[in-house]
Amino acid sequence: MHDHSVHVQCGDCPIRHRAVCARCETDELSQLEQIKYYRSFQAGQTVIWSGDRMEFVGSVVSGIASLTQTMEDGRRQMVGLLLPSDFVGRPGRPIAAFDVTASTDLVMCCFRKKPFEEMMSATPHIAQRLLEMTLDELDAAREWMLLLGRKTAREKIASLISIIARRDAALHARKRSGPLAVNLPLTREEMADYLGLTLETVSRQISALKRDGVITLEGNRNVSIPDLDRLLEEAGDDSDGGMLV
Amino acid sequence: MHDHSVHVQCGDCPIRHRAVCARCETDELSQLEQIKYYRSFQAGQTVIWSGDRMEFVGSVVSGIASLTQTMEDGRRQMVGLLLPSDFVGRPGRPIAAFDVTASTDLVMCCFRKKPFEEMMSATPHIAQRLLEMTLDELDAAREWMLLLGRKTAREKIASLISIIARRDAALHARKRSGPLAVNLPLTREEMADYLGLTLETVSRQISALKRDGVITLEGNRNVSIPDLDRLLEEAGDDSDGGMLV
DNA sequence: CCAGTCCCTTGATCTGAGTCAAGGATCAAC
DNA sequence: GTTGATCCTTGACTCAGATCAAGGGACTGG
Repeated sequence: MHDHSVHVQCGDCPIRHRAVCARCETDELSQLEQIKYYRSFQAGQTVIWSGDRMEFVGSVVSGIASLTQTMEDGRRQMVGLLLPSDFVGRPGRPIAAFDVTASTDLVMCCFRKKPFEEMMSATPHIAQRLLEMTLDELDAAREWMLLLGRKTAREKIASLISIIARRDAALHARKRSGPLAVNLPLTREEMADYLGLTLETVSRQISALKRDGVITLEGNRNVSIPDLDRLLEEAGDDSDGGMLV
Repeated sequence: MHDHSVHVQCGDCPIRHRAVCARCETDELSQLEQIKYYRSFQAGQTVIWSGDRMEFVGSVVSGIASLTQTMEDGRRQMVGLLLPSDFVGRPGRPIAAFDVTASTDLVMCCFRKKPFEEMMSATPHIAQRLLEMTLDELDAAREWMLLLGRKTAREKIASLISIIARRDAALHARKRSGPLAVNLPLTREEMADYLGLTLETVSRQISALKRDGVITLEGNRNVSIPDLDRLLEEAGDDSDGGMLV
């Protein structure tokens, strides 16, 4: 089996880039091409409500979406943060299990569920690529569980900043020189929902990290990280910073 | 695509039962048969250490295994609870990301990784079945994240008991009559690691649920549930009790 | 029978994060 | 410029769950 994760620079839709490989039949590309379509959402808009019928699967092209779960009394927990190239939806299940919300303005590349599923059973590479992506998400969810269950508020904040910095770097293949600059794409409340905290605690802990020189703030959303190792230490992660070998 | 989750009653190995379907070629069965082998572990024994080379993938035949993550200072979080028929290991990655420990005496059905991966790329149904199982695990992980991030200690305990009761029922296809009896297969400390609590808090909350008549205890490990709806209410779950439509 | 080990329970106290409350900064609309 | 909305910060106080500590079964091996 050759490497299916090779990116195909043939447009702006991550499904094509990531789920289908240039070295497999190009038919797959044109077939996917035929059934795809785009949807745009404004920041704050809901993409799907939990319990709704799921008519499509798709992936994030630009912007950020969040997967959240809400209890009857309003307590909310984010359970997925979807950045560009992340996949949304579950082939095989008709009903959405979580709310999907646009955290920023969002563009998604969608496929109607039925034809996508048909394609999936016809072309094994799609299932294999999807399996790989799902296993990555599961690993991320498990790191997240350690964070939620065992980390202190300060460690949670440091972890979130380093997670965003890492995904940012992976996305932009950024040069590592000088203090890392990261834009936090979430409000304090969304961060709180991500971390299992209240927004007040998030605010306090960000202030504390700033006071202690671990980070610098320009405005509310732009963080610079003078010393990444220091931040990772504060996050309580193993030294590899979650980079799996 | 026909339903691959049909169980084939042809032995005691869940991979054969669940990853391969009777209506697909029987060749798959015999091929898997050739490369499988069994491993047994005593309660408390470690199956794999995080960071170790993974030589195999496999599934739990009997007993319970747990996936855990430990921080340098010893804080521990369980991130997976593996009951019979659950899959362990990740095709495509050579290094284990989490500790796997036998919580009870354990038998696993294993496949050496290399031949399993070869089979997987040759027979698409395996990847498709594995994708289905992984998506289920991801959903479970996301429910678990809500528990860790937002539930109170009492809700966590009630949730754990109802999760075990549900999986128990699914496994034994038990008749639902009279008060449900469930055996807790975990020590108080393991429950604490599952729930992101301390063992003292686990003990106190179990006592409280007992005092309030939500559960009855015989010994430390045997719980009966006189009223399942009451328990689910205490768990703070939506009324469906996590049963996805 | 006793000693040692696990595993569990319960009490007393402490503390990190939640809650409640007030106010500041930024931005858009009028 | 004023009004209102949204988002963020900070302070004072509270409380759920952690920590520290003691002791109670149940089982094993001598």
